Amino acid sequence: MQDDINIFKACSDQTRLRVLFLLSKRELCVCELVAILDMPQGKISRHLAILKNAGLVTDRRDGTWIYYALTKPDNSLKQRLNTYLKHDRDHLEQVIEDLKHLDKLAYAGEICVPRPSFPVNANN
Amino acid sequence: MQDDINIFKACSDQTRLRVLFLLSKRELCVCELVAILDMPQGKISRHLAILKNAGLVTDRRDGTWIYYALTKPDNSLKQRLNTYLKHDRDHLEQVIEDLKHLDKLAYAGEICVPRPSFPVNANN
DNA sequence: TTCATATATACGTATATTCAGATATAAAAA
DNA sequence: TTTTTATATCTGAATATACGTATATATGAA
Repeated sequence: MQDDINIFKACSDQTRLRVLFLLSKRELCVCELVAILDMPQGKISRHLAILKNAGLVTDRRDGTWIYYALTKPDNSLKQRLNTYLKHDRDHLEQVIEDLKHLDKLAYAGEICVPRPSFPVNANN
Repeated sequence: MQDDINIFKACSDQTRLRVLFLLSKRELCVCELVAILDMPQGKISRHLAILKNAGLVTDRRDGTWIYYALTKPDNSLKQRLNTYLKHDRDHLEQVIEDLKHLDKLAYAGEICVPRPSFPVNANN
């Protein structure tokens, strides 16, 4: 039960919910999230740590970059949450805005230092 | 988006989540919740007000009693939340306990002052 | 009206959460 | 090694949340 509460808590913050909606499209590194959400890096990192602690996201390091992605849902609540993210992201004004921003970045590739392995979207 | 955040916030508290799971079975008056959860009445009322404010429950008065019930879900998130409540209530230890307690009360009918219209479960 | 029961709310306090800003760590480049 | 870039974490202040206790309101009965 406490696990579920932690998941609900993790979703109870606008910044974290926006992050989750963005990650429902594809994995993103911290600097991309910082650019899209236009927030201090420390703030994004803190929220990502909370999401990770709740088991909603995982991270993987690729050189200097650390990419965050939604975890594969391993229980009922996470499963339903992911479905919600994919379904409702096209209906919430703020999320639509963020996703537009994400698309622009994906094509320009001007976040951080561009490099060969820079993710050019296998969007979801 | 703020509506969704309020829903997540409402679910982020153990007491409120337990109330939601109980209400997923059938509507309950405050005194029944007080008896099942064994908490001060003021505390239950406060949490019910938060759930109501988030649009997750409605209340109806029947004499002195006020019955709370889950609202009919009018959006994607509430729909998924209700499904979660019905599905996971049989898998969470604490909830299983609470539901056992609810069944006992339902048959004994000894909460508050028993009366003809005392709800003898059309359980869900 | 007065009393008893059911429910809601206000108040003060303790705890938790969030934030900005500063600092620390880690990897890659020079 | 030194520098730069990306990320994580710490600190203190501001805000939000939850709780117990006390009180207020509403209904029905006497």
